[in-house]
Amino acid sequence: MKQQNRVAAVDRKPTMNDVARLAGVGAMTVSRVLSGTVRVTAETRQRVETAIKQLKYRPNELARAFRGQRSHSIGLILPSLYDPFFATCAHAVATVAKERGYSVILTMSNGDPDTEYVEAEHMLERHVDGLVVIPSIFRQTRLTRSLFGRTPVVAFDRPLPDPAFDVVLVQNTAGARRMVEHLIEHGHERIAYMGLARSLFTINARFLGYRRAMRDAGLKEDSFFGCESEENTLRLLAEKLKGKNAPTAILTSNTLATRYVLSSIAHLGVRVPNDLAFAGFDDFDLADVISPPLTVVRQPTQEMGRVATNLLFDRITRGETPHLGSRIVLPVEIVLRRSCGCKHRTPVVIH
Amino acid sequence: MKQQNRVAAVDRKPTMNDVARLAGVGAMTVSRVLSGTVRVTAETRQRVETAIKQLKYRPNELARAFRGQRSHSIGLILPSLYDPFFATCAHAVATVAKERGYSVILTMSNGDPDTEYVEAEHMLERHVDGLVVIPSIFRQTRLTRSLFGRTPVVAFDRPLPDPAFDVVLVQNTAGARRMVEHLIEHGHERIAYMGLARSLFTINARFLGYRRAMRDAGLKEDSFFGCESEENTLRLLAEKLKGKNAPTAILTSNTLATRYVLSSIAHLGVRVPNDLAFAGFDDFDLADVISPPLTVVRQPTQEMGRVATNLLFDRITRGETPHLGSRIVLPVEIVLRRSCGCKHRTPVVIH
DNA sequence: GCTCCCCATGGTATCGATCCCACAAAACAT
DNA sequence: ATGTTTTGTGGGATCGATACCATGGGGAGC
Repeated sequence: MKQQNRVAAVDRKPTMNDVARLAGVGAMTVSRVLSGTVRVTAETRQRVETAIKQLKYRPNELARAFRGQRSHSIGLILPSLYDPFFATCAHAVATVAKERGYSVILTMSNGDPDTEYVEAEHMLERHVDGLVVIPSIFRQTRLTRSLFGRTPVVAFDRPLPDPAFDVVLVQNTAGARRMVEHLIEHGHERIAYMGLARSLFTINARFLGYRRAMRDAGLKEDSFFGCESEENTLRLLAEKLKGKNAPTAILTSNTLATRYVLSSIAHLGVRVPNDLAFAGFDDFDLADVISPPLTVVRQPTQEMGRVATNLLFDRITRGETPHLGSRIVLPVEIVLRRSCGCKHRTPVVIH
Repeated sequence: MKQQNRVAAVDRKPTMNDVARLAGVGAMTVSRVLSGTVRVTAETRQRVETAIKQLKYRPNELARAFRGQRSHSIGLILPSLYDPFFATCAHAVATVAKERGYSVILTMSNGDPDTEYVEAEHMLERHVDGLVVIPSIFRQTRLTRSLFGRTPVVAFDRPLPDPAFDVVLVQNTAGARRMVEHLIEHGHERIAYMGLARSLFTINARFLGYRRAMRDAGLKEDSFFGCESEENTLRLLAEKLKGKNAPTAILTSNTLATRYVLSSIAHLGVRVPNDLAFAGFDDFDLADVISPPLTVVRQPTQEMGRVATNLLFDRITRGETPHLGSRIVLPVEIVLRRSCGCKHRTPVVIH
């Protein structure tokens, strides 16, 4: 008998029944000791705990999740982890989940609607208790509320077409608008917008902020949507800077555009902010180290991830999936460094 | 009956038995159609597939994993996703896992050995089929081979003390050494090393490469280990540059140190590479955009993640956990841009 | 035409933990 | 002293999919 036990301990993982047998109690008692929800005699608890240690017993979360219809895990779908912005979001999500004792199942859509759909299905097969998603493309995503049944889903950074989803966003439009207004305050009148194609919600929203600020100020709009590659950006910028009416200031749509524009600026030997003022959307790690330090719209990246995940846990614990989702929009900050023409020695932050 | 079915479809997720009943077959047949391992009549398969579609049936991966003793998931433990280097690693791991049809359970240790240990235990409770880990601190980690039983574990970027673990690393020492040699080729004799405390394996290995290169060249070592904060770095650098024997070139230990050193250099108004040549360890996204473009040792970050994960899947599918783990060391590249004093218009890569 | 075998399919037990119910003993009330 | 409640504990069914074994029908071979 003893030997059998030893063999069992080596060959397969010990189960609750093994513990119960060794402690001389029923399996239910072991379960109760573990969950701690029901009173158990001090002596019995002691015996069970000794047996657990002796066998190095570890509860099988798989069995527990299966039986309890609760996986204690949430899914996280995002386009990529290669982009530090998304990675920061993921960090926040994982941190909140850990605080709640939940696991995070991670997967990437590469921004592709079909991949996104397939991965969402995988998540459902794994019976995640909820899902946090940075959706792919607004017009093309195949994620609908009905796909998920009762499983709560929170979208963040970008919305989903179906208004039944909860969504957490930042003030893309207002942020871009405020940034342009600041450039105007510096006396600029020919302000160009350089960004990616407008198919992404955030990119488009930022462009709209630019457009409104320009219109409201009675200025002529001057926008490029081709910053998908370094060559393209360089060509566009070189061409535009040649003309009589060359822009005196530039706003970019995101860090990728910022990167390409910065690189082009270096190639062309343009001096910032003297020849050309610069403002970017989305802060990044080296923005205040490079010279000149970059003026940017800063998104509350981590907070967005935290808020989205907390909202998800609200839905999970309350067990409700409302017909109309919440829409939370977080404020952005304008971080004034030097590329816009400001002279501060240290950054000034406008809320 | 029909109504019962409809109610069932709404109230709870349809099970394999529901499908079997609707298709007029046994549950096993449905299972066989799904797994596709055993022959099933075309007509039966058709009926089952129709029923699956009609009920919108989705297999319960939780039950499957539980029954099959295989969770089809791997765990990923790393210090943080806030660092783009780790995020890139995670991207690679998740990509390989997806190719194999596996899920990734993600968790962060924050570089804390105790958190790391607890999270490893959670992974085991979840019965992951294997684990990929970027360990916390070599001397303090509590991860031992015996903790994991038969579950394969691959460490990467940093090793674990227990040689039974598989590990995938990069040539930290050789890379740093080669970089220093390059600076020496530029004619530098007073080359300083600026980095973090040496408790991290990679940081220490890079320092050793620096030390060896200096010794072999008969030069005097000049190293700082206090680049944990911006203020500290600025103070250290300012002090060192004042002296008669101020360094003419600097090598940093990693991107964090690079960041602080760069920032300090900007504060002090030092010109790179004229006043001071610069070389960093670890490439990053903007390294070739800032001016001057940075000369760095480039790690095969994505490949390291891929190799580690593929090795893990080897262990998983073979079902063996050898007494002595593999040790794979990947080559690094020297990317010569302009901060070291090179004049190339475009980067030159040395393998 | 008969036997034998193979193939498609179904029944049943099982994975490990938990929920519901039952039951015994102790504590309390009358 | 007897009935009633409380409390601790155990037994059995169960979650959904799959492995093993059983079985019936049809085709091949003599």
